[in-house]
Amino acid sequence: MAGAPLAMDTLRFGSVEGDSSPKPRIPDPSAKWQKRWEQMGLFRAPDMPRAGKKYFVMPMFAYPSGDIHMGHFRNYTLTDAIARKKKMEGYDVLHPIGWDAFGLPAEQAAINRGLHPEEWTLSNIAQSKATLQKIGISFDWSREITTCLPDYYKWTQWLFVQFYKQGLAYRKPGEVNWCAHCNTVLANEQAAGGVCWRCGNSVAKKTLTQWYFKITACADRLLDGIDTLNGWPESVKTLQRGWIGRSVGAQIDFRLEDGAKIPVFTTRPDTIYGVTFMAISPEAPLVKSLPVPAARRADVDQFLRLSAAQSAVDRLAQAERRGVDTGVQVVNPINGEYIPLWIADYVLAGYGTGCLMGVPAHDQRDFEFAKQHGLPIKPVIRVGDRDQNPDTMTEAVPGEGTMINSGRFDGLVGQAGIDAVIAYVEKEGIGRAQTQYHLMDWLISRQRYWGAPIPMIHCAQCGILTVPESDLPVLLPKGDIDFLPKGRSPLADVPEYINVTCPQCGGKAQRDPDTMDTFMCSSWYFLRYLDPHNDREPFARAKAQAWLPIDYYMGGITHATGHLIYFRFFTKFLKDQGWLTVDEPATVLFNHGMVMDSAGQVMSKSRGNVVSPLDLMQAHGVDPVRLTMFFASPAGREVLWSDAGMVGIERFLSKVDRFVRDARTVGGDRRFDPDRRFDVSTLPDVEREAYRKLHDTIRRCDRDFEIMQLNTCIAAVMELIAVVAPGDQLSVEMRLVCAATMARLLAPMAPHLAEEWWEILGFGPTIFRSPWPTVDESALPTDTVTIAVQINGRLRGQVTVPALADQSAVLRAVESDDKIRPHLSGVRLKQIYVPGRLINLVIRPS
RNA sequence: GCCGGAGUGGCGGAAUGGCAGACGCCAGGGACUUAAAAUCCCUUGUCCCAAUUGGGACGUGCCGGUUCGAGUCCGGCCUCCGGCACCA
Repeated sequence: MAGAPLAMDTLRFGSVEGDSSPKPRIPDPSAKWQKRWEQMGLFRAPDMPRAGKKYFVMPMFAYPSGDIHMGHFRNYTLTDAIARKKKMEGYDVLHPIGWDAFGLPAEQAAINRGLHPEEWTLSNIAQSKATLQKIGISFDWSREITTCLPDYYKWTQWLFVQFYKQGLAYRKPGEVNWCAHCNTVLANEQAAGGVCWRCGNSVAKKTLTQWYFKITACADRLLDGIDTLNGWPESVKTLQRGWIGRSVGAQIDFRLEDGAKIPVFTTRPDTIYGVTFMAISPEAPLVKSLPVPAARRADVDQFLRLSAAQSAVDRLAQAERRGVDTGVQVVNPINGEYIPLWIADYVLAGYGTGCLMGVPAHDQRDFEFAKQHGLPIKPVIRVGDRDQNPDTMTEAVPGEGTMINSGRFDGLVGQAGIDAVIAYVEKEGIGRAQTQYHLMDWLISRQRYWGAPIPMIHCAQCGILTVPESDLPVLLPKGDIDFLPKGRSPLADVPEYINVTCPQCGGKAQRDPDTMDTFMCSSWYFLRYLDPHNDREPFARAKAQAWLPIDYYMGGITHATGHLIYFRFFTKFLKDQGWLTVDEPATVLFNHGMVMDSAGQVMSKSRGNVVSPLDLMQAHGVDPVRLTMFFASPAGREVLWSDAGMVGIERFLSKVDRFVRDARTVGGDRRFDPDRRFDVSTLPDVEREAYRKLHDTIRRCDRDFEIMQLNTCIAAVMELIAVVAPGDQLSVEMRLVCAATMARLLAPMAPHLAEEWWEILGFGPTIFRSPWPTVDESALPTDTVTIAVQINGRLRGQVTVPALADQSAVLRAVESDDKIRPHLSGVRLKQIYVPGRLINLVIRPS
């Protein structure tokens, strides 16, 4: 497919004017070192790490839809830098990678190009893997996993069975997105805006019986657990809280005249005396069985037809609150009042019970509906002095207040009123406290070929059975399969796959024809990394206990409410089953920013602004590209990629390169301690400044890694090289120590060049087994400091004083400074002294 | 509409409430060179005065506030990006 166009690459070298030096500014030793690392197994993590010395850092794995792009490049070089630094700090580092290899695009490629999805996927993986290896990412490739291969999806299926056995996987009829033109089910994101992503036709709802995971059973734990995730960004936690959407309230049973119950969910039981109508969703199942009087039948049916034809977007966009009176009366159980039952399209079928009690006085939507359809408004909560006259009020009055017009409950305030009503309905048996969630059970079946088969068997005699664990994996059939979507799984039309013998009665039975959502595969991949070749169990408990939790999980924020909830859910489930000892999978989550083009546009093939990491590395060398990416912006923010940024980095690296080689040259073959401490009090001025700068740089790099601000980390080393180069003023020993330290500070980010420098300086076999430099605290304090002098908060000059000078000494220096003295006339009201930094004199001019 | 994040020179971006613009790019000037490339050095927020060395005013999206001192904290807006979107 997209092989590297070698002939073209030559043109990228040198100047545009036809200069003929086809070389990067600095030689690229990446191939040499990648080979050595491989030979010495440098990045192979131990099976069991030393206690207290483990570090599990993990980027989100890749969907292999093509080759590695700049976004991947950034993601993986970031975890690479962390992994390498931790290794130098002496940790047992686990830095794994894998492939999220099932999914729709492979099937689409199969249809378009006549390739088998597996062929397409595996060839993409091979290409991407080669690119990652060229970038020199320190992955432990012996742990590589591919979710579409049987040795992985066997355990995805096994997990399905475990969920099923615990009653957490179940089947029910549900609505799915359906495109009648393409004759297929669509994923939610493929039906964005209610329109099919391929043909543009509007998407309809279709009811199919599907497999669901009961993630709602974990809703409270998933929500409350968020509070323990101190290392996660607030933004992700906020998104997850909203997604889970817990509402506390009550379910209250209204009744039809014939006695049939119509339960509603409300967060405001204290407004129940203000109910003036009941509204039910056009899609609520109950609608079909309502005893609609003959006179209303035609109107009701017409409204239902109208609603069914309308897309969700249109419905949301419309200004009116549409509805139809069913003619059915409902009894309010708290006071026996009769109220009309309406069908209203602002009521969601999927939330609560699909009906609600209409309280126009205290809910804006109900208010608008009542106004539009001439329904009465009855205030039952007094909130401050808000207008509550039904004839004049222009909006609902929400919020807490005092109950009025509410019989025995009058006078109760806020939560007390809510509690009292709930207690009453529970006592009377007409309702109960209830908590409702926005989160819904997770629909995991897909009518697709390219996924892990659902390991279930349908037998006419025995019902639904799990495939015996000894028969796993249920392999995807390979032969001649028609992938064209027909609205049901392609597997349903493969007789040799679908027909099986019932494991219980031995009679004829059918496999489940569906495959699983790929989020199933990605919910547990971090566990398989720990024990990737285990063929007896998904992973060994002891290994999980030793390695978990993930210390650093890096990925884009796009997965905040999908993957990142599912993998927390799996973790909780597996803990309950005794497989894990942790409650949460990852202590730190970091969201890196996206990579855009220099104009701030997303890179995409259709825009034609895609930059290839391979081309860049070919033209400039691997490490310059890595460093340019780091230098462009802090890791958490988006990067505006521009080749122009390469120049500065290449100059910088050449400078370091020259410094190291010169140091070696003047040093002959002298051996030296790269962490040698110098006594600053005995050093000549130039040397002392260099030594201080060196250790100040180490301090800054530590801090910058802590907050993943590698741009300032690189800037710090740039400042250092500016101070120490060319070096002739420094002793040979100092030059060597500076060179060795710089190599190590840059090693996590520019690993190949750093290795080369380390070798030139006479060390080996690898810089990554040498200790990360530590700060010599005695080097940092300086003899004199420059104090900024402010008068009335405005900068008026600077004085240089001994570092240990007290306030009065600083003041004397200020008063004797010719430039500052003119500003000092007046009455001194106040002085603020920040030791070592600044003095501010507050003066009223005389 | 609600919830996040961001807004600083020509550009990417620095700055525990304490000298705004580190570091780099671009631009301009100079050195080296027959010349160019490469390399090195200097200048580089805006405006005003001095017209040399200096000095001053303004300046971190806008308006207020707290503080001796605010890019940073507080209140109220504006714009951009992302997410959720009738959740009873």
